[in-house]
Amino acid sequence: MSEERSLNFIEEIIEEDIRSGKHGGRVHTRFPPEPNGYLHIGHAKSICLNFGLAKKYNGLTNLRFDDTNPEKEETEYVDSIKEDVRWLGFEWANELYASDYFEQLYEFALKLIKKGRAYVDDSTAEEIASQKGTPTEPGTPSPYRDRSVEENLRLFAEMREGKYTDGEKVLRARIDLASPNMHMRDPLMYRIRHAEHHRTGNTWCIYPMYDFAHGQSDSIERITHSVCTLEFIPHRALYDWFIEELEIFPSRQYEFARLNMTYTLMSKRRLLQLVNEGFVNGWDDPRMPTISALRRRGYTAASIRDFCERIGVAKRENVIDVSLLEFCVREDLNKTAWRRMAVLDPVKLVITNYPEGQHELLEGENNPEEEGGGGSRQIPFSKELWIERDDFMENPTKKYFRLGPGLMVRLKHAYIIKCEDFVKDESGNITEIRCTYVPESKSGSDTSGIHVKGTIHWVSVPHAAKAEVRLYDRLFLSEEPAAEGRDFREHINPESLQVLPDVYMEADLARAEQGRGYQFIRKGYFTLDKDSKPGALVFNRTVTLKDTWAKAAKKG
RNA sequence: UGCCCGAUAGUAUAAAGGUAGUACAACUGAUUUUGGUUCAGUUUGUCUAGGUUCGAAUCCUGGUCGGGCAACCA
Repeated sequence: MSEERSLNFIEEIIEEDIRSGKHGGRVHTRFPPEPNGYLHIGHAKSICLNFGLAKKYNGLTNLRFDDTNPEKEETEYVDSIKEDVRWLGFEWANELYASDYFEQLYEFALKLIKKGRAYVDDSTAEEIASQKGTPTEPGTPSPYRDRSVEENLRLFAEMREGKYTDGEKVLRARIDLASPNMHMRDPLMYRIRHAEHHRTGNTWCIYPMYDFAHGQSDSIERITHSVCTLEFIPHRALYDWFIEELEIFPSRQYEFARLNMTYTLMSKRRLLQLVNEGFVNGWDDPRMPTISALRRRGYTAASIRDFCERIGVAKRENVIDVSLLEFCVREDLNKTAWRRMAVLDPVKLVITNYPEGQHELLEGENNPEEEGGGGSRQIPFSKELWIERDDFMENPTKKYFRLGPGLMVRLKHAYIIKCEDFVKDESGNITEIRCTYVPESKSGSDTSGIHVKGTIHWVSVPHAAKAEVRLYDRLFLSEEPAAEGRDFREHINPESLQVLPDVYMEADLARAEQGRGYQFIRKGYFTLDKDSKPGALVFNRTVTLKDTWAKAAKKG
């Protein structure tokens, strides 16, 4: 069937399950975010995995919000999560919430109490912690561990009724205080929280813990393959224990290694810190690794899906080189982005032998990668142009292919020019470059016979549109800003955002559409920012072009 | 010190006892009206010690190294 013979370990498990007829060959996964923050590229890996698995094996995927902690969860996050999953190109079978199951979960708890498998504990958090023992020493029983079923039933009902304050009592599973797996030492099932929940409001004052909600939710939804990250491995024994004791649908949990990426952070807690402490301007600041930030920056959904495909799925801890993500977006944008010219750091160039007041329209294809150039646009040309300041060198080095005194270069889509002279101000800055052009070298009908090594981009001075351009670089200077013993705040790149307020570009760009990628020739991929307004254009740089010249120049 | 997971080029990921391959990165060169793209090529790898086997990255045993686990978070 599958041509690409190599499967990841989860696909192998699923194919084996299908072969053996488990669940009648049915595959049903879920993506279970907690709505307490925005989704990041690490979640994209999980989304692509869960939805991708279901798609590949003709199954379904639920979107389930794991909302069992009313103090951290908000509707704003629910909305952003839905938007991000959709944008990535996935369709969920059902939109569900763990809070939908609160009543059912309560019934499950009752069942365990009646079986003598759960008890109400009056111990404080500190007492319970010390009762757990240590990895090498067994725990000790709580003095309340052997309450009667009747008493437990009454107390638990009273907990629900609101008779107790936060922390006064908890419901615990009665398992094994000597288990080498700490999670099996009578874990908490319910705690009291007199807090308003984003969906259930004040209906409840007791809330189930993750371990007493997640597996049961999977089971209620008849999830066949519950895929999560490595840190939940020790929870699996508990996951299975509850399912067995409750005698409910046997969902199974499988764990893979979460995504880590160089030069960024991947923990919601730290990302929240970046937002709250003002290191970035919100969750969708284009320097963030969140899906919303990547989208705003100009990353395409296709490129993120491709990235998730390429990084693979395994159990080994990994740190992916961010250059792979950049490669993926360049590869996608190279095929789809319209080429335009924009001069980021302008210096004036005057063509002395071009008639004053004359201008003409030249043609430039939208995308040379597309068949037939993907259509074209007209580019106004005139006597005065803006060119890039670093496309001129007063004393050019031997391998410099651009402009310098006496040197010739091609103006993209236009003519070959020769630098005759240049003007400097008192402080030695070049203020104007004076050239002559070769009339018979016009792009497309060049009869000059002249061959030049370099081609530069330009914008006609009287026709230029002006825009603000935001250049983004990695947020951190260190490959692993959150590595052990580090305060990531000390590794922030002070130059991660560079704002260019006055960039000249082709007037055509005034009609740029949001969500579309543009390649500013020789400069990189850009996209219109949401801050942009007619007459006050704002572009974000998605990623630079690969620049082997800059690399070579840096080396000397 | 208990339990659990893992270990293949710089980074990831394949090879289900039979030629260690692929991608990114790096480096050469060719092409190019983007120092982009494309194309061709190069460099670099099975943690370790034993064992089983005609044959081990793969199976077994010991070790080493890395990570996780003792929240009324998920």
